[in-house]
Amino acid sequence: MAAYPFIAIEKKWQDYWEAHQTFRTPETPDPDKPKAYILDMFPYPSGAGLHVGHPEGYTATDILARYKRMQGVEVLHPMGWDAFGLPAEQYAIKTGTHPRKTTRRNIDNFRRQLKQLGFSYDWQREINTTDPDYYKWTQWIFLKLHEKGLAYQAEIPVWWCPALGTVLANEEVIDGKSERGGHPCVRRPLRQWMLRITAYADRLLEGLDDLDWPESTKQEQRNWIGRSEGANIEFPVDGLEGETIQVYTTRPDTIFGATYMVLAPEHALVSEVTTPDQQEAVEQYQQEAAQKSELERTELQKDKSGVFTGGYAINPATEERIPIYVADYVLASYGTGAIMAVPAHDGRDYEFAKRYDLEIRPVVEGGNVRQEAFTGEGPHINSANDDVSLNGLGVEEANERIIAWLEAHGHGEGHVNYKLRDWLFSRQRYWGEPFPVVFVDGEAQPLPEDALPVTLPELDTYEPGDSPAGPLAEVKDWVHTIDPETGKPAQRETNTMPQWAGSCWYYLRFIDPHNDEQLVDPEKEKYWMPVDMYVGGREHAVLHLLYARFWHKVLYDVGVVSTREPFQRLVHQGLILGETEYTRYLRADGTPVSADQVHAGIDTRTGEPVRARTVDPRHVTKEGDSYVLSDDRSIRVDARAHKMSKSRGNVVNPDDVIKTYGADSLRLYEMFMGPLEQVKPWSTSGVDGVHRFLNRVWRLLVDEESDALRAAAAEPSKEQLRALHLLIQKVTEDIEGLRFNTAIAAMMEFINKAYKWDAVPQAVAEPFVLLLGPFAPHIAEELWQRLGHEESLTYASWPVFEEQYLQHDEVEIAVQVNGKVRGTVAVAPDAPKDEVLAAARADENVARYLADATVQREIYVPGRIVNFVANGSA
RNA sequence: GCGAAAGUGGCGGAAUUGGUAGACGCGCUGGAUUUAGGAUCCAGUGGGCUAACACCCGUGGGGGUUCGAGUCCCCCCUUUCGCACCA
Repeated sequence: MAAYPFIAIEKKWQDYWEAHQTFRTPETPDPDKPKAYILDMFPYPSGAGLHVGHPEGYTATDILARYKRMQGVEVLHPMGWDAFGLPAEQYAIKTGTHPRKTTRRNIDNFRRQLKQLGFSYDWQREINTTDPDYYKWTQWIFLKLHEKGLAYQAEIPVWWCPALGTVLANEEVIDGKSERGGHPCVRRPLRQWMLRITAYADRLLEGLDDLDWPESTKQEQRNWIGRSEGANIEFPVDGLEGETIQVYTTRPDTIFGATYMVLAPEHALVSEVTTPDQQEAVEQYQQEAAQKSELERTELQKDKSGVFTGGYAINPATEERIPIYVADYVLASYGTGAIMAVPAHDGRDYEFAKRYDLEIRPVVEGGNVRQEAFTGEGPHINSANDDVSLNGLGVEEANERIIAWLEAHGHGEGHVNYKLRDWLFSRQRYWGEPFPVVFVDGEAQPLPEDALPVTLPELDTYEPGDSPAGPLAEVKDWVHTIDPETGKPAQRETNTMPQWAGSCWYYLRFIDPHNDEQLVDPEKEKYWMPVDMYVGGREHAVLHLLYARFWHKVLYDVGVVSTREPFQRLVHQGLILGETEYTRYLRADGTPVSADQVHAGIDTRTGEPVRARTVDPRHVTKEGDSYVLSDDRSIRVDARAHKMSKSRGNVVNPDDVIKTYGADSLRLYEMFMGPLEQVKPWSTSGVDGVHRFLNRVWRLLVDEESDALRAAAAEPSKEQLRALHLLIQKVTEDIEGLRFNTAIAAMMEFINKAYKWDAVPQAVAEPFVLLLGPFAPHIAEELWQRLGHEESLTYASWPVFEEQYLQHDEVEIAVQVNGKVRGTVAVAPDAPKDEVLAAARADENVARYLADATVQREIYVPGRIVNFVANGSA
């Protein structure tokens, strides 16, 4: 018997939904109805198409959206494309194809794939960040940012990537290489647009508290913002009148223990404080530091290096002369790029002081500074001058007192510092939003609103030049324009915005996608915002989610939005890995090597490289905690599921899965694999399993021979109603808790039970089909229709479970003797305690244990358990 | 190094407030059906010991609390994911 006709069914219902605009969200929703804005992170439409990771989150949100619709909730569930970005441009450089063309083709493919999966998006609201009608508003937001002084230009050292021909943001460069492509990057000062996200640091921090987000994601954002409280302190340079070194410290209370200072190699004052005889050594050190990559600097962190500058500073608290060093363990990018070193109470300073034999002076009691730095709390010692004393104070009081003293004497002030830095907002690319800015006499002028959108011109070549000006600089008749305000000749900004720009506010445009008067209608915004459920990958935990929150807060200040936060609830779907692979290792001569002797492709005993071979799972046996070859148990193999990648060849293509098993099976499997948020390996036989389940559902209700409906007109039995209502309760609660895997398991259990019935009454079949609907909508629609309904089940009422049907005549209760189960008894749920205990004692096996024992205690938890605590039992 | 999460059968994973560990699925075994294969249906499937009942052991390891612990507490091990000289 072949599978149920899923190909025909899925096509039929996708066409039906399209023709009937089933999932269209009304322009003006019913204000009295509850609403749910259920949003997926929109994808970048890559040339490779959808991978199986996409439908995971999308299926979860689709189940929610369909479930809510059936509960009479107004649902907004849209989809769009984050379509600006490098790959299309790089493809253009290679082939000369316009990125617009590539982008359109990729989007068409993505849309086709998503429609094939039966997701209930309102396609009328589809948006595309590369559409001028869309990016007009991205530009409009930039004007607002500029107006509020939040967009500015700065000449700063930035990461320039020669291979990509662009500047990248700090967060797009990892270990000195581009996040995408792994090309080497160098630091280089350039004029750039910056967004003053730091002005919102505190609000971005505080806003996190009330969000229903994963705690780890909130923590990541907090770490990224990196707020710390401390003080900026001025240390005069000895012998240089009026010159001071400013340091930032979170422990101003330890200033009496500051026995030396350290400047970052890039610090502006290095050359000034360096004495002639130290000049050569210092310059050499600076050069070495400049050549080290970020990676090398941190990798070698155990080995603190530095050079004495020959110069001295005055510690304002002790008025002692302290030496100034240059060392790369101080970062130019954090704080002021200079520190006061307190080796007695800071691990890094301690290490450095030990190496260069500098004074270690304890100022907090506790620990043993002969052995290690003491970073704990304790009363202060050795911390007094003629004016102020911290001695005897705890850390907090000492900080307060010393900051007051520093401020009173003009040596410094309390200061809040952030790790977060302003957002580098320009890219030297073509395929991005142009800035709505022109330069008149070299001055940046924002364009008036009616000049928007500033559209991209056509290019002759996409080749990035050697100059960081970007490809747009070559289009002379686009660059040279007239300032609409003054009528003067002007030049356009040739940089474009980064890919993050479009995704910072797309969730607002979905609310009112075709409005050409406003970014979003305020009435509609008030109705739909905030996003009630936002599902997307953990990789966006900081960047996208922080940038979007920043823009949202700016739009709040401008009055465009009514909520302080955009995404009330956030969930990350877990990564789907490839199928578990077993790997064995071989030496060059073909002799096997046990996996426990291999590390990073090297035989740890000989240092020889080994070859890796995949082994068929059938030839592997588990032994203890490890896996070995069945024919040679002395040879261990590695068992691991790897991230899907083209190079590994373990990528699963959703199109193939749909062809073999159908979209409903793919959706169901992705949800059945395990908890939504968990990382989990793909298994093709697992897809087989859920596919079999759908076949069973089909055959239960449709006769194989005649294709006729098999549901019976009979009245449902008590047992059938109980099974049904248990299922309704379970599925409802599990959807609410996003436990889709256990909801599916419960439906499978129900179907297994139903196979033992003579017939399935219509009154049981119908609610079941409705419960299945959000998970496997195509087969559910088909069955719903065959059950005699003319309309789609999309807006049918979600079944409600009734307590009365859940009652059981008898409950089975475990009977323990001294905590071990020795039998079970069946009793009425409301049976009195005495009766239950008597029944329990009567159980043959229980009686055997109690025969020679004295019962000291009887425990009865109604409906659950009986436990006899006895001594002297056999 | 710091922080977070997680360790349960051959595998993916279930187990309300502590109350019959292993739901459901995969895989495997046996049976039915079938010309055969496949598909389907039924039964079984943590380990040990059994003819069977029973019994013993079992949720990474060790201790503890409790009538009762996968679940709570303490110590340790492993894995994954963040962050990583942040002064």
